[in-house]
Amino acid sequence: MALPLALSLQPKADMARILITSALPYINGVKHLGNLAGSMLPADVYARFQRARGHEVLYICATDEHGTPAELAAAAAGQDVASYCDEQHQAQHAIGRQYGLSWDWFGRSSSPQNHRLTQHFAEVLEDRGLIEERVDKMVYSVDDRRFLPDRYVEGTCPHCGFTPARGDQCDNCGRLLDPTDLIAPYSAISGSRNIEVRQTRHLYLLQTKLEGEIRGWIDGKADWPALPRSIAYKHLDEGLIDRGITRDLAWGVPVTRGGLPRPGFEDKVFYVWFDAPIEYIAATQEWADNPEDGLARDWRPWWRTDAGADETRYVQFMGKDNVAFHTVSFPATLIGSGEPWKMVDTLKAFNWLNWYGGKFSTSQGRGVFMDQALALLPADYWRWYLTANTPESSDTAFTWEQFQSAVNRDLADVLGNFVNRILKFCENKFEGRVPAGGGPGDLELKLYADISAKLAELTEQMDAIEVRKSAQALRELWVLGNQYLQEAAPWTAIKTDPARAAVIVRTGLNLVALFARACGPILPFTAEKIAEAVGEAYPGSWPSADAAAELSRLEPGRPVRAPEVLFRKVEDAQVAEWTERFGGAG
RNA sequence: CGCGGGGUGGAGCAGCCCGGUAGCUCGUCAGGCUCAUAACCUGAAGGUCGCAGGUUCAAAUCCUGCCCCCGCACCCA
Repeated sequence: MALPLALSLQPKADMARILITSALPYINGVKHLGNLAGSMLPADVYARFQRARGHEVLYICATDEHGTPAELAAAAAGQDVASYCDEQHQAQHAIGRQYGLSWDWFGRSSSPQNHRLTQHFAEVLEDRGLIEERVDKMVYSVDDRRFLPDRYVEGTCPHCGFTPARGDQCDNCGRLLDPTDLIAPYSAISGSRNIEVRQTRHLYLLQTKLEGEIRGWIDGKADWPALPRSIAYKHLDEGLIDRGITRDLAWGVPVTRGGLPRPGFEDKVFYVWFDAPIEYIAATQEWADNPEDGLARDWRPWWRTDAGADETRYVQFMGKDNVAFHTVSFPATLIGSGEPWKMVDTLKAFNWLNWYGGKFSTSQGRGVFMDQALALLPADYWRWYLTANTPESSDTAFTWEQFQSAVNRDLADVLGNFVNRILKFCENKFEGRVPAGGGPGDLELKLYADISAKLAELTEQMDAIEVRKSAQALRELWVLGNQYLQEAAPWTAIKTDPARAAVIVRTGLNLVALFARACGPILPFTAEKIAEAVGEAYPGSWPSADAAAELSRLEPGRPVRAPEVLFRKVEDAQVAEWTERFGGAG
């Protein structure tokens, strides 16, 4: 069929391919709410939004499985590392799904794909003269039979006498240390004092040679937010250093040369921070290698600019601790390879979600972890609070009081009650069917204008990944519904002007249907319940800013039904109990 | 003088880049409505925008200095 020229010339104008990655959660245990708020959740909201708009979206995440903590945790659990990681990966995958995280693929940095790709990058980088072997001195624990990262060496601080001071820094006086500075050092793993300094050979990535190219690339990102740009420039201005990209560990990606074990590196693996970001690509390969629907999948259009990825928009989500690795280290790997890899276009970084002003702490029992939170309340309660209070411009403190307020006022009173009141009214006065008759009056025309403006604002904020402002705009959209009902007062009209009441109720039901679509990215479970209540499909498409059209979709006669209470309020007694249980103020 | 982020009514935030009546949510007070999850709607009180200088007709917004809080400083992730 022949298309009009104007159309055929711009078939892709409103359809884009968007690659989204969230920083990889470490394998070691279920994550706390801060991890969810700082990358996985906002990435999910954005992915759902762009899918609803009709874009082709691939949301990739994975567990970051290598490193010393994984080996130690496995040993502590009496398991071999591989099966420990199997279990932890399954647990994190399951809990993420329960929060509605819509990963297209949740991979593993221990996958064969990542092994191959990590080795590939190292070999290519070495071919291009960007890797060399150097000899390091590191602390070795004879009894633990392993090299110890600096922080796993403890002892007495030579400056202030504090014990235990860690080998990298003294927690008491704050001074930076070298493990060899410590008085009476011992292994933090076993407590053994039988430790010594040994020489060990490692591969170094010569980032110093790539500094100019990386800076040039960052210079082109003038549209990035301040946080990632300033962190990137900080590292560039201070001068990049060559990074060791291997470690003396057993669990990880083996070091190869020419596809064979590299001589002298048989007991070494790549450093987690070298292989973890590569897993973004490898996880996409995992996705392509495991087509659930039987259709062929190709990872290349997402990652290779010689295969269409130059038309892909790549958006990364992460906490601020990750920014340097995403603006400097990983780009060094990609640029250094000389191969046509897709680089990040938009980088969204978050500050910390704190717990009453302090940090989340597993050891001190402060803070709520993802599995515990879900045992208290459904996922959407948490998704709402964490979205509306995202640590976007600065660190943000979680408090139960604020959480209670956000849930009760925003979700229960404003959204939940609106859905309930109009549907109950429809059930009572119109037999639970979308009423027919009448036409829009002045109030409806005003509503159309208000809703159109608010939808435009919401769309703009969502598109700009302004998380807090998106939540705020969404809430304001709900408020417009309550204001409209208050003014229109169908409970009065029903007594004097049934046709008028029909228009109001029909409009109110259309608002409900609209809210279902608009809240889908942030509140997916609620969106489904609301859509079902008014007989709409889920997930719905993202609404246009044409409110007159969007509020005229439900055909008269369609049956609707009030859902069960959408949001139960958080009681004061619960707040008291949870504060006690999870450690509150102080 | 390490780097970065922040300091706005009782609480949490927006506004600052591109100077010109200080905005939003919660809380408080008053009124309205009664369909609804004791919900909803309207209005009011409350801030000399960390401090001190400077530029300007005009500064929360630009410049200088200082104070306070948080994170980072290539350790581990």
